[in-house]
Amino acid sequence: MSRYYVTTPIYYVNDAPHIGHAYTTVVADVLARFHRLLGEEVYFLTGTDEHGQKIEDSAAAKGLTPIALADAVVQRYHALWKRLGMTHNDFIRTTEDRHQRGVLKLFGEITSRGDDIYKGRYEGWYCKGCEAFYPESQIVEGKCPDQGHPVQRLSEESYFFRLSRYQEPLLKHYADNPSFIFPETRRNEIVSFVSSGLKDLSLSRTSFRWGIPFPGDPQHIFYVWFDALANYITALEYAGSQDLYRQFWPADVHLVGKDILRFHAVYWPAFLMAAGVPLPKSVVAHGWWLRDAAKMSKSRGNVIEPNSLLDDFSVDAVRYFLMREMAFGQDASYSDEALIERCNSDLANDLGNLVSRTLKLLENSFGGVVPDPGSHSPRGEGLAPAAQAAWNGMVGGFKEYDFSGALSRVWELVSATNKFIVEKEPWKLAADPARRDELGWVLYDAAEALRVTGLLISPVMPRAARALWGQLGLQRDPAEESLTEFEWGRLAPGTRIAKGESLFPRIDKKAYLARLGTETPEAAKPAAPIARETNVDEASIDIEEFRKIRLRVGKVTAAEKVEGAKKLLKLQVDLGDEVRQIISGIADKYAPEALVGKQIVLVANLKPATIRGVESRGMLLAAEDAEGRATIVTFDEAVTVGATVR
RNA sequence: GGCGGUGUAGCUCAGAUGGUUAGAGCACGCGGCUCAUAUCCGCGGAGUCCGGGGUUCGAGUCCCUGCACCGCUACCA
Repeated sequence: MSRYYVTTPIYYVNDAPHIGHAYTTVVADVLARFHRLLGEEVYFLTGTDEHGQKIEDSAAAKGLTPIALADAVVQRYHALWKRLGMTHNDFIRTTEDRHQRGVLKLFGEITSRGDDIYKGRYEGWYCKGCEAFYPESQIVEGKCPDQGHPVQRLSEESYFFRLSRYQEPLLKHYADNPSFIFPETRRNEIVSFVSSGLKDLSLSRTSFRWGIPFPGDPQHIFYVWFDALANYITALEYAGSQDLYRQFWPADVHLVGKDILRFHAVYWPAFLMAAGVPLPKSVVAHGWWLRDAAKMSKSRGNVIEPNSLLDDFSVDAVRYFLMREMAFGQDASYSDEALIERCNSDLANDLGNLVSRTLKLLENSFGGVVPDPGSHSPRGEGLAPAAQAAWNGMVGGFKEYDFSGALSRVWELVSATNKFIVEKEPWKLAADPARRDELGWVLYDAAEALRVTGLLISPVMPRAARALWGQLGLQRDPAEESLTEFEWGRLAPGTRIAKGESLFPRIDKKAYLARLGTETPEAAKPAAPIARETNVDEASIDIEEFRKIRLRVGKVTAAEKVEGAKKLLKLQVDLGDEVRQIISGIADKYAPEALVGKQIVLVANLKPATIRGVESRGMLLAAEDAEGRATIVTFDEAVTVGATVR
């Protein structure tokens, strides 16, 4: 039997689950359910990443042990996945013994096979909030580029992985396996990144304790990526019986958000190559959910809370929306309106109402028993061709991760069925005893089309699919069925239907939005929060803040180009009491000799930085023109060198 | 700065290998039906296919160029 192993990333327990986590996991669940329907043996893994400094710090701040904090947050994930109907086969936590042993085993494989691991020193600007080092060039005013947290200069002993050695093998792997990274545009990015050269990767930290200690050197703790990525095999008892590992590794799909693609498409395969472990078959990256076109973030206050969504909408509606609304791989916008539109148009009006009308017609004309279609149905007439097309489209779309397209194809069957009913006018046929056979055929086809529809939507909307089948009088769950071949006509005549509650109730959009406290759809647009944030960013500073910046008059005494750099000049600037060396990116406009003797304005108390290996202790002020070229600020008459500018 | 991507109806998006009047869903207008969750079906309006060149008998689809937005990356101090 063919096997299918799909994973989600493991989620960091510092954060409560949000819509992004929910999306990734729903996609994985849909894939898992789809492949089970294809008769494959599926292993679906998700879990949590629980180590690291952030957890250590958060726990301490709350007076908890790290594991107690992790335990608490993990419960929230379990609860959400249960609510969302997830069918993962396993949930791994990096604090589990099987994981820790697995990490050590994987590491041991690498060290025993060569010299890919070595000890060195790591130095850089470290952001505690992000748990990451940033290159000099990315530090903005002493803050990290991602979140704006303060950074600190850190130097520590570290173990390194010779990633640089794997540049060629990785490129070859990408070339030989075009489907290794999906979508193609992401693949291009990775190829380009790797082509430009790889630096060795720091694998350990000594700055925190909460993690897996290095074998033989317990001062060192495994840094996040080696620890976390290994989960994909440690969960398979890689360091134990290896039963699952032998069955399911290599994985078919590592599903990830585009932000962590590099770790999965570069670092992870390199680790595996070094350890002599087969590589996963594919890494598939999806886009982000934006809030009405703006990026969601806590600081913006525009995050979508999955649990509150589930308070108002059915699981199936939420799952359907996530799968249908996003063109897979691209970013998509979440909006309350869009969600309600999907619920009302696709689910309530099209499908829900179709179920309702079909069952009612069966009740009225055949006492709620599925009639015999006679000789009409199986011959390419009626709805059979449309059902076949929907089946083809759904299966084809899923295999290319085009969930939205796949669902569209299914909805073409729904439309075709609605149209079929309108055209055949069964309520008129019912009034004519002579046309009873035709009536039976028409209603049989409609019911059978619904059976097929239920099967096709079951990976996305398992509960609704089951309910639909139940109302058709079927005892089985679509999940127990097979999608491997299309078979029209399996609904047995004589089946007693069981019309029940509306499958997808309509949602009162106005009432819903009003309840959210947004008077009109326009008011619901998040222009407000964004504007607020902009105001904060552009906010006036008071004089005290400005006084922190020390601007001084400097005279350029020497200038030369920085070797190997296009735009950089190395300047010696006399401040009267000292001479500073600074680096400035103005070489495209100024020749070095043209600068000597000029008086400039220098930001004198800027933290020193090293650019292109050259120390820079200050920054000169310049205006930037439309082409991005700089014009330096100077004085219209000579002033005292070293004087303060304000 | 380099590389890559995107730019198609009011909105969200489809549109291998260039070929008759450019599509779907939603929204909008009109008509039909009444089994159905004020639902369904039909018809319709609407688009300089980002701009400008070019190749071609013919380009949304290929080439060049410009603009805008996005992503990755970088010596943007």
